[in-house]
Formats: sequence, structure tokens, C-alpha cells
Amino acid sequence: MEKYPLSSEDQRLAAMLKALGNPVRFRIMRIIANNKMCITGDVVEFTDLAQSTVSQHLKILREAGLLKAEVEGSATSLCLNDEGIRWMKAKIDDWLPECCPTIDLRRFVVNHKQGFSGK
Amino acid sequence: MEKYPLSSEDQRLAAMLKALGNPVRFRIMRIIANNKMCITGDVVEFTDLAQSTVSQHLKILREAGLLKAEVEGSATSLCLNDEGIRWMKAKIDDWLPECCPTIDLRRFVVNHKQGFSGK
DNA sequence: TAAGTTTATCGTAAAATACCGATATAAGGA
DNA sequence: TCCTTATATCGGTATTTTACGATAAACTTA
Repeated sequence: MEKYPLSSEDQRLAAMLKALGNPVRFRIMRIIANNKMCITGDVVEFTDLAQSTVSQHLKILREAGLLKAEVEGSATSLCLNDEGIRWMKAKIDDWLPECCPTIDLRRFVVNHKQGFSGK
Repeated sequence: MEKYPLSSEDQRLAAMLKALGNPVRFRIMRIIANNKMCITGDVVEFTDLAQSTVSQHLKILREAGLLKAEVEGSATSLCLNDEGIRWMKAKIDDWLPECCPTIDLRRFVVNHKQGFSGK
């Protein structure tokens, strides 16, 4: 049981994708990318959400390695986490390099379930 | 309010990332990729989960455009959704092409909040 | 020092998700 | 036809996530 466990890198990648998979957070990333740089309050203004909610989302994005935050006085400046995003892109890119074969192997596989080595 | 709304393509991308962001589903994708092709029952065997649960996850992956399923007799053969995965990779790749600037603009931005055009 | 800004954190309610067992469906074989 | 196999779907529950207001913390300015 539990064959093909996820490597720690895969776990990290899955966590990043999960963080980015939320529409609100996806949009926050876009906002920050479009403005190059901004502070938390700016993000809140682009949103219909409470400040505390946005703060939570930002924390999740930060912990996932997608954003960087730096306290500047009483404000917090935000920017994309260059390194993290590049890592994610590279990981996604060499993930599943091989896709569906064009020939139809399905009938074969199904009809040979007994001999299937997967178990 | 609600500036920078997500395009329908972005919404689709976010949905794909959300589907893939779940560790169980991420692993299911790996299982199917590694075995090139398999049927639902095979995936269940690689898992500690109930058949109904796996079936749900497969449905989500299918609806997200990450998997293809084809009924073959009483079984369902599964394979990666070539087209969907390529689309996702391409989208991710040209997403956020520009990352953090190396020069430090933060202090500037913060100190010029009054003039910030983002509101 | 006192008041104002900006953000993070806490507690909690509501919504969404994950999981299971039971059941339904549909094909294949005896 | 009846039984088996493989899967999907349904109903319910437990867990997780999302959202909010209130409050705390840290800095700035008057």
C-alpha cells in the first residue's frame, strides 16, 4: 500500500499549486505582478474582502514560497518570490514529460489485467 | 472594487491547479503517468482509500482536463489528458514572466503611497 | 506621550472538501 | 437469466478551508 509516495519536492510543489489554486490567491498574485510591488493595504483595496482575510491569504502565499514580504515601517511591502516561482515553473515543466500515447493500448491493458504488474 | 478580475482562462487554470494541488490527486496523476495506462481499480490498489473516494478524485481530475477516461467493457481505462496538460504547462510558463526586480524599489513604493495609482 | 496607521493574529461561524459505506448501473461470463 | 466484476453515484459525517470582526503589535506622527 501507499506505493509511489510523494517526494518532499513533490509535496512542496503540490502545496504551491494548492496555494495558487484558490481563485482569490491566484488573483492576488496577478495584482502584485501587475503592480510590480505593493503593500498589503493596496491588495486589500483591490478586493472585496476584509483586511484580515487578505492577510491570511498573503501568509499562505508567502509560506508556499510564492511571495516575499518585507516589513517597511508600519507597512509590509510585497513582491513575487522570484526564486520560488522559477522553481515551480521548472518543476511543472519537467513534470509528466510523456503524455498519452497516440496508439490505443487501452484494450490491451484492460484485457490483460491479470498480468498487470502494477499491484 | 474587484479590479483585475480573472479571465475565463485564468479561472480554468486556477481550477486545474486546485485539482492538482491535492496530494492524493497529485499522486494519482503520478501513478497513471508511471504506468502509462491503467484502470480505476489499479489506482485504488495503490491507495489506502475507498473505491468511491478514488472515483471522486478521478472525476475531479477528469473534469479539470487532466485525465481522460474511456469505458472499456465494465472497466474504465485512464490516461493523461495530453492536450490539457500541455495547455496547463504553457499557461504556467508564460504566467508571471517578470519576477522580482533585483533593485530595491520597496522603500520608494511605500513612501509614495499617496501617489500610488492602484486604488 | 497620545493618536493614527498598517498589519498580523485570534476565535469562531459558515461553506467547501474529503472520506466512507451502501447502492445503482452496466458489461461479461456461466 | 443469474452471478460476478468494475465503476459511478448518493447520503451522511468529519475535517479543512474561508471568511469575518475584534484585538494586539509595531511603527509614525502630532
